[in-house]
Amino acid sequence: MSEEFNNVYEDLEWRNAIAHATPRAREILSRDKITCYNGFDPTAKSLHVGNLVPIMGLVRMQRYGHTPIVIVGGGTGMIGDPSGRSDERKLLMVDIIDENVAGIQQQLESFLDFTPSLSNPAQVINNADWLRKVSLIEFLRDVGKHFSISTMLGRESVQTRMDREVGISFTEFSYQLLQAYDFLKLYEDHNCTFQMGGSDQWGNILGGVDLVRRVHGGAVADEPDSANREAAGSLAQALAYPLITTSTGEKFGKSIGGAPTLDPDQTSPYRLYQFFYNTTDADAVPYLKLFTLLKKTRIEELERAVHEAPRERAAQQSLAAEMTRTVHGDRGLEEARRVTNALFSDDLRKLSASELRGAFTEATHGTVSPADLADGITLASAVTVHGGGMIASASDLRRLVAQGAVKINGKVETDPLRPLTSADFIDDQVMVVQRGKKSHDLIWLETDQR
RNA sequence: GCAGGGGUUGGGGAGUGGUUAAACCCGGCAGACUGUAAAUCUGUUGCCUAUGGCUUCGCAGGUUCGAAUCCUGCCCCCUGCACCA
Repeated sequence: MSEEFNNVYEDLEWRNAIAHATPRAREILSRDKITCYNGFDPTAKSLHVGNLVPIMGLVRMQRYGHTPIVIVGGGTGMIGDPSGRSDERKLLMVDIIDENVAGIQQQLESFLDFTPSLSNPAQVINNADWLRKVSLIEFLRDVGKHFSISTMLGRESVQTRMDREVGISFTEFSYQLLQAYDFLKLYEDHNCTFQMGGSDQWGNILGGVDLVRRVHGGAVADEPDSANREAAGSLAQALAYPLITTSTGEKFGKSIGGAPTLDPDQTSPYRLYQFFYNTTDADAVPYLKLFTLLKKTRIEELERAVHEAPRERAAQQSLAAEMTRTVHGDRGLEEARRVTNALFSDDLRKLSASELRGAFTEATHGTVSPADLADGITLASAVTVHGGGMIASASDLRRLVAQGAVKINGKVETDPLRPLTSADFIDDQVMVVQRGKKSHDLIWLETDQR
């Protein structure tokens, strides 16, 4: 597929996308065309930038001819993974989970190729299909039998929780069995032999690998060097991605209002573009490797650019453009660039009211009625009382104005108590409230016919 | 259940009758520099109709001119011991 690497493993390796892998993962990925899977938790109805590494992992697998399966955890989502959590997770309602599963499925379609006529079409499978149906007795006999309590108790995710006051419920404790069962099911029904996931999942992932090997390979935990063990060793493989952090050690994805999602209604293409555009120099190349499909030669070119002409920000621009295009398409990228140009030249009048509406899906929105205007509503009141939380309080606004941080429609504001007029609204419809350099919110003027 | 310790502004953590909207650190927000970066520096970080006023220190009540600071009751948390195994 690619002229640069012999197989996915090498590709992923070069991208620093492998934190752990089973011993024979490289060998098998380079020799066979396999079916692999990655699970996603349906805790929200949209995926977010933190999911990009696993998504791109599947995309790369598919490009090298392997068959990707996405498991959405409609069943496991009802239990909750204790990994990385200090508290018992609250259980989600079934219908919310199902809704989230549908949303995630749709988003994945812009990454993976689901065309059924392909030799390796991607597919989405909901583990609720079996988890909600399996009987307790059957589960305990077929799955539980293969797990040792002491191993399960040894898990770090379990340990940390047991050390705390809150403890861990049996329900969450069982999570590792359910995840392992997924792998077993996929192995049996879809000939899936390879699991991928984040390094925080590595323990759970190995649980699945082990289960498959025991059930189908006759491997026994107590005889690690037996012939059975050796034969079983080729049955199931796995790989884990590293936890992505910024160069300053923060968890990737942190930004105003949390991690940007891949849903244009929650995070506009503009915001996603900006998120990646603002990547610091030290992170730009690592991110290009992890998140984009750009070729090695191209990335190396950009790497040089970062060193030689950092102020051009060629790497950040490519990163932002690539990501915006893969998530939101050419039109999304187009929009993101147009809005960026207008906003960072303070020439907001270049944008129409409807463009602003599309550009700021995630911004705070407020509304003011013509009657309010007639009453001489002040800027402070519009922005706080009617602003839906864009600025916390009049005091806050006062401080920001004093620091010269507030712009209305691109012009620095000096008087927070001045009454508004219809001239403050672009196209007589919308006012852009800018707080600092990068944060924009909108106030709409309600039309008479509502 | 008994004995100790503790609950302070986003987090950590000072403060034990007035000069305390409450030190300090972190975090947040903004400004400067630069490259819409990082680092650094600066300002700011309860609310308001703002040279003043109001509301905050687990909850409720009380003492006092005056309380986060003292008293009473209640709630919650931690640490020992006991009970239970």
